[in-house]
Amino acid sequence: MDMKSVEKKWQTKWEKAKLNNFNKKDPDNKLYVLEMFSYPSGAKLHVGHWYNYGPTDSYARFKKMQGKNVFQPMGFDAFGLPAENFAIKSGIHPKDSTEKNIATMEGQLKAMGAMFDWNAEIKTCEEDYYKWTQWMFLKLYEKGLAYRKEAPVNWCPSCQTVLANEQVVDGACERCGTTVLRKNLTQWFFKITEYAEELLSGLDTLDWPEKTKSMQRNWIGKSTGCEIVFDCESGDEIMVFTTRCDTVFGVDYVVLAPEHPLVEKLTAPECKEAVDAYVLNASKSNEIERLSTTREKTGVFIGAYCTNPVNGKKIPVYIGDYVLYSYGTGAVMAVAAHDERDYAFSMKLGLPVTQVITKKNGEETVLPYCEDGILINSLQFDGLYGEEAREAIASYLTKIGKGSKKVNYRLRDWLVSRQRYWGAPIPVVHCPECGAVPVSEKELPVKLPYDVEFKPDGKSPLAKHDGFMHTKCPRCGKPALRDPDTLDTFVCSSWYYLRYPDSKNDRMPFDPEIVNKMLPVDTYVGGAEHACMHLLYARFFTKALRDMGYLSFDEPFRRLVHQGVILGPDGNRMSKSKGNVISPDTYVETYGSDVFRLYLMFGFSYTEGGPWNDDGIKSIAKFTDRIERLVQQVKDVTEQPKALGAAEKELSFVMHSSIKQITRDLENFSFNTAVARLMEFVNALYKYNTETADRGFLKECVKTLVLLLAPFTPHMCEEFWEMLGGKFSIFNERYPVCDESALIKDEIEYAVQVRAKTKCKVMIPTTASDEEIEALVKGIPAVADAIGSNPVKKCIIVRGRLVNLIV
RNA sequence: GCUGAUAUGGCGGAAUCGGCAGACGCGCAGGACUUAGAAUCCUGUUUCGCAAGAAGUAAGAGUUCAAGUCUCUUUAUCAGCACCA
Repeated sequence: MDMKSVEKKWQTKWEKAKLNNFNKKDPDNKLYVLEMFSYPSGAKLHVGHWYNYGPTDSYARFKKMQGKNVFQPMGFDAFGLPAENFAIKSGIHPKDSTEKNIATMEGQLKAMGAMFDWNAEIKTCEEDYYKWTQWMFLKLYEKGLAYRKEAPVNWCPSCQTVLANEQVVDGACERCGTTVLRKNLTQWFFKITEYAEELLSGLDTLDWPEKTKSMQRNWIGKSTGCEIVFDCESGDEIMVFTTRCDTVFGVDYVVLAPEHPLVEKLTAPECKEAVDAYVLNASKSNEIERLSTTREKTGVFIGAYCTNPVNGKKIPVYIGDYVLYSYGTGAVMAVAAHDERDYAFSMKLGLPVTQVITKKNGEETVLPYCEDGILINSLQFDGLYGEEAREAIASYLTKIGKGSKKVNYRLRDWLVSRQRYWGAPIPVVHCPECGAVPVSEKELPVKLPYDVEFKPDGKSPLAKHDGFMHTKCPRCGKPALRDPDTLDTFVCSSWYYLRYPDSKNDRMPFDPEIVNKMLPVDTYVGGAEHACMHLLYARFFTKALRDMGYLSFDEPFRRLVHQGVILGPDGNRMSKSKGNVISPDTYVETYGSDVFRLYLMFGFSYTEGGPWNDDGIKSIAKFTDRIERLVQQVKDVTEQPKALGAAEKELSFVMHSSIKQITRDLENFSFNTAVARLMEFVNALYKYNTETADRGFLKECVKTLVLLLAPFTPHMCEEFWEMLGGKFSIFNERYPVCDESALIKDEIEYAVQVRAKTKCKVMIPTTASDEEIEALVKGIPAVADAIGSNPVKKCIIVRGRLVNLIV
């Protein structure tokens, strides 16, 4: 079969018939299947795109054939750093390179033959999209969920921009790998922490991979504990956070983060020199050094004392850079006996260690002992254990007014400003009189100018564009300057799934009435690398928009599937430097897009991925050739099927059990086993296809095969369907349904075991009672031999599978 | 260190509930067709053993009539987080 012309033929027909377009008149029967949209950094689709989109499209086609009104849109996440970095290197404007890349990718996506509804296409870099991204910013601002503050931020000196915490990997920029520096800057933040608790608890309701949920839980990092006040001699109060208030009688000292505001105030004159030196040093050390757990604990005494509220003990105050200013209260109570870090600090500085917890069962307690235990040296709380002790001490602290229960989260607010050009401008004007003033909705979009000098020098490229910068204050009308920064591209992708169902709307980002019917996304498929970024941000947006009254649902993605990664043939991640990149184009050229996608489905466990293998794709081509020969053989058969004989019943059994399993496998994204079932069915057809075969019956079976295969190899099956005399389109046909009665057999093979060892296999009529089975089995010579003269104590029968005789 | 996942033939990978381990495919071996090859079709293929049989799902224990699957311990690999008090 000449796949190239067959593909072209059916793609044209599908487009003409508008077969892939969502039927807006029947939203109640909708199924929203979404793949993460493409980032047009390279011109061509790579294997990863195919692996995400091909199998998922097969799932979508399967659901369509089951009668669902499938909505499967596609678009482009078109803003972002790579296009801008490419522009700096090549001199080609990001808009031009992006548009060119998108055009190429659109062509390739269409050639793939996926049933994307191109009517709904969106490109985040176009005005009619980023206008609404800016609108989102304004709404969050109105709600108090966007704010500006000066804070220490992650600065990538190579990309010349700030980064969100989520974009820093091992202390380095996730894009370019350059070590990230700390910088104090005034930037825009989204208050994602406001939703920390709901982002955490909502995970329980989602049909998501456990791995991803646990990553988000980890990232949100809820910890339940207690805040405790330590009064200083100076009259100041040091507030600490602890999850182990049961150890409060064992506090040896208190440690402040070097950046803690009380440091300067509390430091005694005789310690000032040492403390200043330490603080300066700490501010210079970069994140990587400070993050290292193997690093020795350091710190200095600041010459001040405070009082332990539970026992009145006078305890010294230290500073140490192992205490993070950004978490909790920026101060900790150190209990060396029951915390590894404090213990290490005490050992280093030669400080005392006070034990207040002992092991439950009386075993020797080796310090530091950080598990739960029985309290000692804790006055009235002696003898209490673990959680019980924490409860008691927490309520005591509350009673004496020196503490209270407190929940902390590791999650930080999302920094969204970027000092870059290729993004949505932040719709804010800075007025000398009125301060930061949001642009009014009517003025949107704040257009991104084309003629911009985007050579990086640490300042936003837009800051150097006079025409863009100079404007009037929306409030007082006096001359003012625009915000020169652009929004993190993750802002664009946080709401795109809401735009698809109403992508042409020019009055609103989306019509809530439409979106509330179309959402949530039923099945979302994409890479696992977005677990703590896109997938978290999108959930935050959904919840925020819900609270503003635009949405009536809580979670954007009901079911999430991560495809695995296709590695190079050498088992490593594909990369140009390793020279192991597999280009889909040459394979698609040789075998066609259907065979290519079928191999991707068969050769790997979908969620695992694995190394590319050339032999595998050849075997798939062989398989589709086998099917084509069957179709050729039966296409001109006109006779009707006769009554079923034994051979027909056997084939019918294979066919219907295949239908059952393929249906289940597709539902579970278990494509490799679904294809294996198809192969078994084809093998059975070959076995049946002898001179004595009933041609009419065979033709019916081949038609069923083609219907079953259609979601996997759409172009090829349209062609087969036409050859077999079927009507256009095969995707308007119903997916075969299993006839349970065909699965009922007269006899089933049982394994016969004696003392759990399989002795032989025997056909047993389905109608046989347990007693009959036992008698029948005992009569088999091999079994009787194995039993010998021993009495049979018990006979276990597993229906349809085995009989086990216990002697 | 913490969290999560994974570990099955020469290879990719199967095995709803605990119920015949190795489906399906690759590779390999043998055969048919062919002047020959390619393609195709058929048969075999976990290991040891001529065989009967025995062993076998990272290692070790346990529960069970029965364990790849459940429980405990250990090891290795991958991913994410990592001084989060």
